[in-house]
Amino acid sequence: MRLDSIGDWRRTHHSVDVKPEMDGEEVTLFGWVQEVRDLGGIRFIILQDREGTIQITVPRKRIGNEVLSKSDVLQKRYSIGVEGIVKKTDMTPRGVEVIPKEIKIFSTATPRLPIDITGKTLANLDVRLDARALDLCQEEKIAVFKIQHTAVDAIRNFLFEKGFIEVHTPRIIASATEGGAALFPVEYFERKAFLAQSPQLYKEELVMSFEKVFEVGPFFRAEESHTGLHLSEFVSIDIEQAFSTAEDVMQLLERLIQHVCKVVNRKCKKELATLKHSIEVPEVPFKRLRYEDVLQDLKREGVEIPWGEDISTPAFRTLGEIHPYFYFIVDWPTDLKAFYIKPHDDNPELCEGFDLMWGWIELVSGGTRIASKELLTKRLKEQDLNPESFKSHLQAFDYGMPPHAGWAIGLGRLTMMLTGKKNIREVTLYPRDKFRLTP
RNA sequence: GCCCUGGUAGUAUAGUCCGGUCUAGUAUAGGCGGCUGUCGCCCGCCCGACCCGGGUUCAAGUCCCGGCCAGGGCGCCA
Repeated sequence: MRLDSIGDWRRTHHSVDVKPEMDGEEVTLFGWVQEVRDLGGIRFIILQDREGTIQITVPRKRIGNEVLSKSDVLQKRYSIGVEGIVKKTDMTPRGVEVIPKEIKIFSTATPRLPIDITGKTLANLDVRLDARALDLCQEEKIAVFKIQHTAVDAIRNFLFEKGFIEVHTPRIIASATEGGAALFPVEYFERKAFLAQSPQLYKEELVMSFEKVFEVGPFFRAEESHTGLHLSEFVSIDIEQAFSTAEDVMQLLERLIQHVCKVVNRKCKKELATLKHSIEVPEVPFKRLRYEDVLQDLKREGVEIPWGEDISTPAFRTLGEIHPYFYFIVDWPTDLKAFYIKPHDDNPELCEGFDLMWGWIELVSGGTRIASKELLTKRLKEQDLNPESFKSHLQAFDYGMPPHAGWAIGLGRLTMMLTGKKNIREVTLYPRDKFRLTP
């Protein structure tokens, strides 16, 4: 087939911007054929772009031969351009259609697509991920990532407003001994290096200069996880703030979550409708449950967890039934949290770490950090880590480390909350797990 | 990594328990033809599949063993 070049054609409108009151106007539209419904004497072509769809109507007897023969060959997913006249009509749901004067075909598509893009026969996640580029063309998938985009935009704006500076810490790191999570090794010239699992140590060091920093970026964990919440590569939104405590950054966090819910509700009405999902804007402050309270709540539900033990996934599910929306868990046993979380001054058994839960899912974890080199070294040893491996990080504590606190949001999990998706793979463009490395 | 469940046309499924008219059914997609107001268009015809390897049996999509893959759950996740 002879393909057309774009030439001097430029888009005048997206599909959704063509309105009935434009009756008689000429428009140039670009997009993809979503569906062709041919009734014999009249043919309907549904043109899709990233904003939505519009009907191109081809009445056989009242249209030029060239347009007709172009429209004869159109199939699903062909990339096309249409120059035509807007017509107000009460025969389409949107009250408008376009009668083409000229059609350009930019590229064709395979006739038998690997997934049904009209949504009549829903393909399984695995099949869809194998054909992700095509899968993402569907309105529902676009809606998920538009919501994610809106959320990240809202978060950035909120943090900028509060005086945070956006930073970029290394993805390639030298030491494999930062803690428990398994790291991916990489070849680094003649040396062995690793992909970063978190910006934790760097962002702490950066509060000494920038005071309030945040970072949005991918991190890597080589865990054996096989769940709907974990990926080997995930996007984390990290903040760290000088001269603050856990309570300060918790207040920041709950307002941020509320803000994101409001903004997404306001800006993504169409996308939420597409996903048949609604977001309830939470009241602040969020509930603050102590670890102790959580054990009591669980005990009442018949789930016994001895003090000092971590809360298992099934226990979190039970907890999520009692507290279905947002809540903090605070006052964790010090030994259950990372070495850099500050123990309470008056009761070192408990620490100033917190988790922000959404039902049974941990959305955010954070806390007051240890600012004393001496205490940090002690905590490293208590967690069977070698202070020698943290030498360059510990050195920063000789230069005036302020009291500080911070947290990290899992962007995927936040997007699950905002879109109602049950598997983190659904809200990740190209998910990576132990079994999937392509596409 | 462990446990459970599953793997049938491009996609989604029925059939497997209890082996034999399964020459494998249906929907959707795709091909051809028809149709002037569809919007999950409709109508007719056509195309297309039992994950791989081994075993049991007269006979295996169906039962057994191994492998691979997927989904769910658990664990892991400073």
